[in-house]
Amino acid sequence: MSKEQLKLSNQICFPLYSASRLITQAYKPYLDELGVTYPQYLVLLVLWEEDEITVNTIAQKLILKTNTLSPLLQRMAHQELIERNRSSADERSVMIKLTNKGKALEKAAAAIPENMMKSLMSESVELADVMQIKQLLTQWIELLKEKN
Amino acid sequence: MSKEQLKLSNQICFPLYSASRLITQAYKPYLDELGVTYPQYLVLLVLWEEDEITVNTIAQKLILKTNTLSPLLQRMAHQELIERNRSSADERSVMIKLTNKGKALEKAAAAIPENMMKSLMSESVELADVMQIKQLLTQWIELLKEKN
DNA sequence: TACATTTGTATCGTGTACGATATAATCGTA
DNA sequence: TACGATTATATCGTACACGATACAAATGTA
Repeated sequence: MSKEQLKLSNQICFPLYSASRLITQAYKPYLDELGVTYPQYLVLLVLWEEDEITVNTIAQKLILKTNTLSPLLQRMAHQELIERNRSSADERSVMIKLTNKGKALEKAAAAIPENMMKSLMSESVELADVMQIKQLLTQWIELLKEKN
Repeated sequence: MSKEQLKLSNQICFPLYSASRLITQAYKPYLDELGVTYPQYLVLLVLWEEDEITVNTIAQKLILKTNTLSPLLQRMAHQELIERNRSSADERSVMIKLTNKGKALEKAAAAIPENMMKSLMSESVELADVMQIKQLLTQWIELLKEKN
């Protein structure tokens, strides 16, 4: 019984872990053109929706720890995609703001979602499947977020 | 249109990326007891199914590059969970073999899958959902593996 | 208003991931 | 049988990811 459950093929986590890495790899050619990594792209997605937010807000939206974001944002600032400024209202907070260069990348990124969907689809994996995975995972994430 | 698609909530990759990390985190308390990390646990799952295999075979099963596995396996050898020996048949290959300590961990790990399933389930996420995600992701992984 | 507690970031250490590169062993083929 | 191509692994450099810790600013409260 438990012997059977220890088989790799019976683990739910493993497909999740592998699919996540493989899809990140699939993004790479597109993101290389923008000169950003996948986690950096996620930060840009957040900022394109809402600019001038704190490190903490980005961390919450991406479900990442701030100690992961701090060096990542430093690299992005170094690339002049964003600016980092202490908030005057609360000196502990650091406000993240897109530069013109960072804003301009949004146009260049416009085609990525559609291109990715095309290359992620096939006869065996249809749009409806993907939408369902997305919906279930989103519920699951809410559950997992509560647990820590 | 493309503006809408660039919203974080409309990305399929992001739930996958977050769920993967959150579930790895959920494993941590159990794996801490064994003294291994999540990728190291995956290597153990492979070796408990089939012992004495090459680095390359492990890499294929886990869909990882050998340059990721090399240092990981070195750390596991250092912990005396595995032994690394050049194959006599092909001096280029390195055979990975469980030590008695590595074999003994299987018993200690026996309860993990069931415990994890319990803590990953809820009213909003049922076993049937999880099985379906797993099945779809497995198909998807096959597709993604072909593409590189 | 002092002062312990909390909050927001950053730094450090460890462990993945992976592209690029190196190197030795093996294979293919002229 | 030489010798260029391929294969298996390792090393290096860069970038996450996170626990532990540090520290300054803000908050709560006696």
